Amino acid sequence: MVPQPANLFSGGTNLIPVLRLSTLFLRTLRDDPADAEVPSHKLLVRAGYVRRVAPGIYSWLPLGMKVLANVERVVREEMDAIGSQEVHFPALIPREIYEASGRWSDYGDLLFKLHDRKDVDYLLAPTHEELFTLLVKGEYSSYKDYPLALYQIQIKYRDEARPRAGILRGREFIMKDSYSFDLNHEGLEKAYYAHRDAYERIFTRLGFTYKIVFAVSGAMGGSASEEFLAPAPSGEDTFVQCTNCDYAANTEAVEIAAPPPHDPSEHPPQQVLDTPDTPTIDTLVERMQSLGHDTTAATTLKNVVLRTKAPSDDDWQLLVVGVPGDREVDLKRIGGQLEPVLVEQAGPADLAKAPALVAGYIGPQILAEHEIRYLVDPLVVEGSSWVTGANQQGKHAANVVRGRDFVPDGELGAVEIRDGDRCSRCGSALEIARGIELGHVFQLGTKYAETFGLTALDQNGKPVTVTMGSYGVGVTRAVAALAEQTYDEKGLCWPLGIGPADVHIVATGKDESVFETADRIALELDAAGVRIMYDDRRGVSPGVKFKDAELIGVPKIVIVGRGLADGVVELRDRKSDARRELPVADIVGAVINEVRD
RNA sequence: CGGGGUGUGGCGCAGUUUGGUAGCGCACUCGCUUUGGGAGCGAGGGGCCGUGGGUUCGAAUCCCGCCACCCCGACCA
Repeated sequence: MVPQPANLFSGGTNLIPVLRLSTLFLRTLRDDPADAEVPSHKLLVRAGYVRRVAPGIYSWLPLGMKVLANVERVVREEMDAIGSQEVHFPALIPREIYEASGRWSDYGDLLFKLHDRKDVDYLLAPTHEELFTLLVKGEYSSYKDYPLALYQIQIKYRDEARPRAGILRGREFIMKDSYSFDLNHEGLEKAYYAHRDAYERIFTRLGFTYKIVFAVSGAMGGSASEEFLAPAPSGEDTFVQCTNCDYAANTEAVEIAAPPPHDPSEHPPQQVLDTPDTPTIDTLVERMQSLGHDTTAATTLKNVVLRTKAPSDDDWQLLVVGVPGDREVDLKRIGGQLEPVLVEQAGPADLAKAPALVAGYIGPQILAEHEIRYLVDPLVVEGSSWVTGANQQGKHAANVVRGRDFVPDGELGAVEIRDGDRCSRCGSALEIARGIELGHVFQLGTKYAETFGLTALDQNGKPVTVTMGSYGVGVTRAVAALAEQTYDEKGLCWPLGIGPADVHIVATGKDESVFETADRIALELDAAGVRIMYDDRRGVSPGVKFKDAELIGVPKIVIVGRGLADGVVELRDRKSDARRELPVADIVGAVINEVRD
C-alpha cells in the first residue's frame, strides 16, 4: 500500500485534491483594478486568477493555472489525435539562428534581445520557425521520413509597442505552435486541413463561438491562410461576414462585389470644367452641384498617391490608386495584398519628383504617358464614368470613362470596407464585426526550408525541398477570450470542463452539521471524479460566499445551508441562474448527471 | 513615435488649488455580537506620499529635471 502524503495545508482533513477556499491561495477584490479596461482583464484580476507584474506581463495564480491547464489539455489531446508530436524548444535562443533567417533585424524592436557574460547576443523567441526547421533538418534526410508534424506549447516574448487589454495581448504569452513537413503541395494541403479540423474541435470543446475567416499571411510569408476569430467587442481584429452565405474574411483580406460593367460608349464625351479652390471631394461636389451637375461624392474618382518598395529595391516607386470619392483608402488592406512589397502614403518629397501630379486635381487620364503606375479599386468598373481631376490647378473633368479616357494598369482592393458592402460570393450585404484572434493556420511553403536547406532525398536520390505549414493557437489568450465571450454582470462564467472546477460547493451558516454535510458531498463527488471547489470558510457571511462563487464562475453551484433543516440543498446553474432544491440524498447523483451532460 | 492622463499602505481612492508633519473604504489581526446576498461595534498592524534636486523655519502640496505606468492613435503572428 502506498503511504498517504502528509498534507500540511488542508486543515487536517483528507480532501487533498479539492480546491478548498479556506486554504486556497486566493484573494478576490471588490473593486475593478484601475488599469483594466476590458472585461476579461477586470474579472481575471478581481477573481484572483492573475496578477500584473509589469506591462503585458502577468503571474498566474492557482485558479488561473487550473484553467490554463484545462485549455492546454484540450489542445494537446487534439494535436496528438492528428498525429502531431510534442517537443519543447528553449525560449532563449542565440542570435546566429535568427540571423540566418534574417529576422534578427526584420523583427526589429519586437524582439527582446539580451547577451550572456561573454557578451554573446541572445533573444527571447517571439516564435520558433527556425528551431523547428533546424531540428527536422538535423534528424531527417529521406523521403521515407515524411510526412511529419511537430508542436510545442511555449512561452513567447514580443516587446509590443503597446501591450493592452490585460491577458489578451501581453508581451509574454503562451502559444501552441505547430509545423507540418511534407514533400509536396498535396501533402501540405492534407496537413493544413488536418490542423484546421483539429482547431475546429479545440475551439468547440473550449466552448467558443468562433468564426473562420480568410486572412493574409502577414510577416510570416506564405499562401493559404485562415484565422479563427472569437467575435467580441474588445477584439482587435476587424472582419466581415456575409449576412447570407458563409463567407467571412479579415478586413485585410476581404473581397467585395463590384457593380456590373458598363458600355463605355453610352457616356457623353469628356468635358473639362473650371473648378477653382476645390482640392477636396467636399468642395468639388459643392462646386459641381452649383454648376448644375448631379455630382455626389460617390460619383467622383479620388486618386491617392502612395509609394511602394519591393524588398529587392532601394528606391520607392510612386503608385496612384483610384477609389470612389466617398470612400477612404485602407492602407492595411492594400499592404496585405502587395506583401512583401511595402506601401505607405507618399509625402511631399515624392510628389515633387512627379510634376505631372497636381495635388488636389489628379486625374488618371495622363498617368500612362508619364509612366506612373495606376491601379483602381474594383468598384471603379470598366465603362464607369467619373468626375475627376484634370491635372491642372483649379480644373476638373467630367464624364471621364474607364476604358475610354483612361486604362488602369490593374485592379487592387483598396477601399475601406463598410457595413453593407456586397459579398463577392453571393451579393448579399456584409456586416463588420470585431474579433479576437484565437488561432491561425497557413501554408508556409518552402520559405524556411529553403533558408535552412531542409531537403529530403527522393526515390531517385535527388534532394527535394520540404514544404511546411504553420499553425498557432494563443493559449493564454484563449483563456482571456473565453472569459470575454462568457462573462456576465456578476462575474466569470466558465463552460463545464474548462473552469477551475465544475462544481462549487458553498457551505453557509454556523451549524456544524452544514459543514459535515458539505464535507461529505465534496468527498463523494470527488470520489466520482467530479472536479470540486469547496467554500469551507468558517465565519464568512453567506453574501460574501455567494458573491465570490459568482465572480469565480464555476458552472454549477451547490449550496448547503438553511435548507438543510428541511433536508434539502440547492443546486444552481451559474450561467442561467436556474435554481432547484433537492433532498440531500439526491444531490450527488443530480450533480453527476448535470456535469456529465 | 504623437495626443491625453495618473503616480499617496496589498487593492480602490481623498488630500495638492490655499505648504504646518497623512486620511477614508476594502483587505489583514484580536475580542464580542452576527450567519441566505459583499454584517455590526470596539481595539490594532501596515505608507522614505514614483524619483533627484531646489525654494522654505517647515513640502504629498510650490519650482525644475528625470522615471514609471495607464488610456486613445500609429505599429504589431
